[in-house]
Amino acid sequence: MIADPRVFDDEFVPADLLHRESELERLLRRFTAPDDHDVLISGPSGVGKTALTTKAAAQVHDETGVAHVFVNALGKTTAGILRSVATQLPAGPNSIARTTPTDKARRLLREAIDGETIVVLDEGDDLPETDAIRELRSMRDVTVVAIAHDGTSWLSRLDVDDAHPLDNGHLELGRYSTVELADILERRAIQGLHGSVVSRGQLEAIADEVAGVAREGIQTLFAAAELADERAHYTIEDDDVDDAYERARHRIRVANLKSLPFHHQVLYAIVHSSGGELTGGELHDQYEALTDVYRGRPVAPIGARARREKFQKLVDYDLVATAGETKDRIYRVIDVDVEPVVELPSLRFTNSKGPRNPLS
DNA sequence: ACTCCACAGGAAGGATTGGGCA
DNA sequence: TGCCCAATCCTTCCTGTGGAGT
Repeated sequence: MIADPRVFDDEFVPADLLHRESELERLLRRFTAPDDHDVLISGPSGVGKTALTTKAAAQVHDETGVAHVFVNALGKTTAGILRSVATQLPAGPNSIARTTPTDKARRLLREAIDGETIVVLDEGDDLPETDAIRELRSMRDVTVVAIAHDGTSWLSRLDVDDAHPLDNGHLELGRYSTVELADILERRAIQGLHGSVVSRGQLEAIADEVAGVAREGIQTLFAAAELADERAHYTIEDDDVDDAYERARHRIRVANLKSLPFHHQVLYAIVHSSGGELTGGELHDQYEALTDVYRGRPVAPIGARARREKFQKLVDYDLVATAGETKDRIYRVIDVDVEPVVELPSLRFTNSKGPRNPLS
């Protein structure tokens, strides 16, 4: 049933962006305007912010030769962003040390810029708390494209000199309507599935259920096709669609968990192994009893304050939810079927070859 | 109503890491 | 080789919040 699974990848950018034509045109006009080029693209998750920017940057490159660089700004400092941009440029260094002073990172970046360059700062919600926007905007030949969720709040946190031009170039993407997203899914089905195996009604049902979030809709369609295959259905049936939502969400969470560093993995494993729910106090007690997990690791256990910080990331990644305030707060795993990457010693199991090293 | 306690999260600063340079 | 310096990560300290006990 699945002809080309790449069509359902998050990174896949279709030849034409359905229902984003006017936004694409606006973006292209902005990039080729005589003066201000900088842009803020805002909107909820999964509405095509990154795809739109990728498409526009590629098109400008094809037509005018303007270079473009994509940086995931999530969690990066000013210096980290400058380093990341510089190392991605063809004329830039292969790597820049983490401890390189900002001044030098700035100089290396300036030297690496060879003509007009579009710098896209994806996952840029925290950018106003850094100087990255100002630094990049001060550089000749650089066009800044920041991608964030809440544009109004983002602009209000930015320095007024930078906020004004970005406000002028603010492009706000709303969620797709059910019909629009169903159109997009229909296009993906034609490209990625064999024959007409899914009905328009099913596509609209998916679009409605995921509330216009394209990423989730596309993953759900893919999961429905997989389920239909597994169940030896000739076409996608309604029960395949019904069961696909959870598989799609599960898959997104598994990918999120895998992308996180070791401390986060340990914390997730603790909440997961506790039956999926525990208080802050229990969390810290269990963490402190688990020093074995860090044996042979280059990283050492962290303090309670740092643990709280790590936990916020688990929440951001839709892996853990919190309920209640201060001492009543409960940490809960959202999907207990998302298995921890790290096995805790207490969960170590024995097979015929003896105990398995949980961290190997 | 008041005090105590436990926890979350902000701010400041220390320890570590690693490149630059004499 | 050893010192200096800057970035980063983490800890310590502190304040605010809210429930429990008196």
